[in-house]
Amino acid sequence: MVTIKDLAKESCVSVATVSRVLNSSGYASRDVKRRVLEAAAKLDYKPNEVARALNTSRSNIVGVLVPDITNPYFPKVIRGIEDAAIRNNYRVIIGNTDHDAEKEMKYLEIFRQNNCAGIISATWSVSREHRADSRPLVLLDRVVENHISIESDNLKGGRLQAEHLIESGADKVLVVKGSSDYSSFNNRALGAEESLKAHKTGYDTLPYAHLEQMPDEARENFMLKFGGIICPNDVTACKVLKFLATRNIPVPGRVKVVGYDNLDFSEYVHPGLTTIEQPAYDLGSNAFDLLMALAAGEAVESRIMDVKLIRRQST
Amino acid sequence: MVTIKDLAKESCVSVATVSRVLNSSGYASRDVKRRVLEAAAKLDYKPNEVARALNTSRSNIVGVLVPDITNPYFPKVIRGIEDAAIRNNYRVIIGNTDHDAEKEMKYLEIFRQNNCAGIISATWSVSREHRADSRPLVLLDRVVENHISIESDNLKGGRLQAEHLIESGADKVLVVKGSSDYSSFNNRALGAEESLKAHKTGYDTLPYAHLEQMPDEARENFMLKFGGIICPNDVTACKVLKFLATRNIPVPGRVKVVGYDNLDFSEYVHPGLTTIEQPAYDLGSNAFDLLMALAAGEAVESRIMDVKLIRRQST
DNA sequence: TTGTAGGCGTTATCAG
DNA sequence: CTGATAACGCCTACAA
Repeated sequence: MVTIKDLAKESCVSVATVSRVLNSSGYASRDVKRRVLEAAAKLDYKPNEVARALNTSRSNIVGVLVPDITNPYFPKVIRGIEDAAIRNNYRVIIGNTDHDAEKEMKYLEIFRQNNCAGIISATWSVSREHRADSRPLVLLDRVVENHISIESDNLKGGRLQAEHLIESGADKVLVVKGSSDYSSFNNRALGAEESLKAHKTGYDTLPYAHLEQMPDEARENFMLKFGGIICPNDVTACKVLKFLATRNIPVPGRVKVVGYDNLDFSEYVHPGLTTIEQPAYDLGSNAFDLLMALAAGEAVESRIMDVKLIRRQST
Repeated sequence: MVTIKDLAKESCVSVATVSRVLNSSGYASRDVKRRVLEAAAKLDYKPNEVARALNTSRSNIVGVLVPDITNPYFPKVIRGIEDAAIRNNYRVIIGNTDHDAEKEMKYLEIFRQNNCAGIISATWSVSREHRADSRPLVLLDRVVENHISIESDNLKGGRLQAEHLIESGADKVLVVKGSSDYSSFNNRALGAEESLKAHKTGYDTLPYAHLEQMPDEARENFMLKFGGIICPNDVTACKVLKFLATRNIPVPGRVKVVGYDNLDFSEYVHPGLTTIEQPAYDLGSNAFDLLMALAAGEAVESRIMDVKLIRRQST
């Protein structure tokens, strides 16, 4: 491994000087600068990030917490973070928390042990545990008081879901809710319910967990009471479509279904899933930008990104 | 941050001793051991991994290279790696290479700069670039001479695809190939072709890229020459199904389609996709185990994992 | 403008 | 068994 010392020897200056020109901090004469830079190029010097992190007690690693990378919504978000990180010469360590507060704490500890520069979290109890820690934190898809967050416009998304169903002629609507631990799911349902009320359309709200527990027979009867079903995300919507198909209930003829996320595969299911597109990739890259701004001590504000309806065959 | 020094003070011994008992290397009297451990518990001491990595020139981070985490095959693999890593007190940094040798090199450099303990790579040119580097390396889904690798039994998978189609009565079969840069795709096609030949079933082989380029009309005519289509992976299979659906070609009535991977969503497309299941998660966790064995200097051998056919409605 | 020296938190090599 | 002390590679006062 070629170190700053080698460069010093090669260019006949002290390590301090080398460090200075490499970080363009402090003064250095034209000539010295040139010599050092040449030496660096010649020896193909790359600074050791570990040493730097130890010295400055701040690594160029950011920790990212997600419930489960296997959930098809997250890869795009993560890719967005990753790309932004690399552009800024940062690296990303991902932690899967499985909604488990203990795992979450463990990862926070790991991030600390690695002098991580900051944390982006799409998972729940962080805010509480994070109090003791002073590392910059950006919440993703989740808003908590006194924390910077970024999310898509879930209220609007919910409204779009409902309005579209109403326009398509659904008489009565079922709002399937995701876990109420997440503000994003709560807001989607809220937005939908608002619209439904405003349009005086009848509706019922049910957590997906309840729906899933019902025996097939009962579930079918229950669903048939509605002309439209609003799902909290595309994965749920696909499960609903699947169930409807196995029970031979025509979609969109008998029931219309609308999802949320616009995952890649949502256009491949049958029928093609009408859904709300949220900018997953941009959510990620923006989260990273926010984190950097925070870390730089800039005044930053939470951000909400726009969503839009994607019409397909399920409605 | 509480350091080894604080523990030393707290338990009235030297830092050297503290380090020894914490790493259970070297001797320490019962009493000293107790005191140090108690102090560590009391102060909630966590070793700084950066300092450790600098000192030992080996971090507990492993680098993972994938073409694109957004490709739905990889999240499971990565999750497998991640879980195994955490169990062993390691962390994972992921790099998306987009099949770009330059990005790949850049990540390799980054891994080096971080004193990474080893590398797991599911991408192509690594083996070449890696020669200069002595870090342990495990290749995933890709075999290269003189490197440890892990993959699923692609030959068998290809055979299963073909045999199933033959059994289902396909007269003539189209073998759609993935990028020939990947040994996994090559082997799948090879396995299929072997079977087809053995059963004296007519077939044609075509890279998916070619198929994609054909104008719709020509593509339809071309496809209609076959009773069965073998795809290199589920994503491709879904695209094929989609095309067939838009051209109103009945599946499996007119053409049967079989995929490869058994992605989560493959059961939600219409018709449900018959496919080959490969153990993505286990591939990942086994890759990590191999890497650790390599790093420990143990004699390890490349590994091939079993696959199986999943029957659904597309055949 | 440049060099010396101290320190980031650990581990490891010596003596004692 | 235990304690100084020197690294690991880099940055940064402080001197010169």
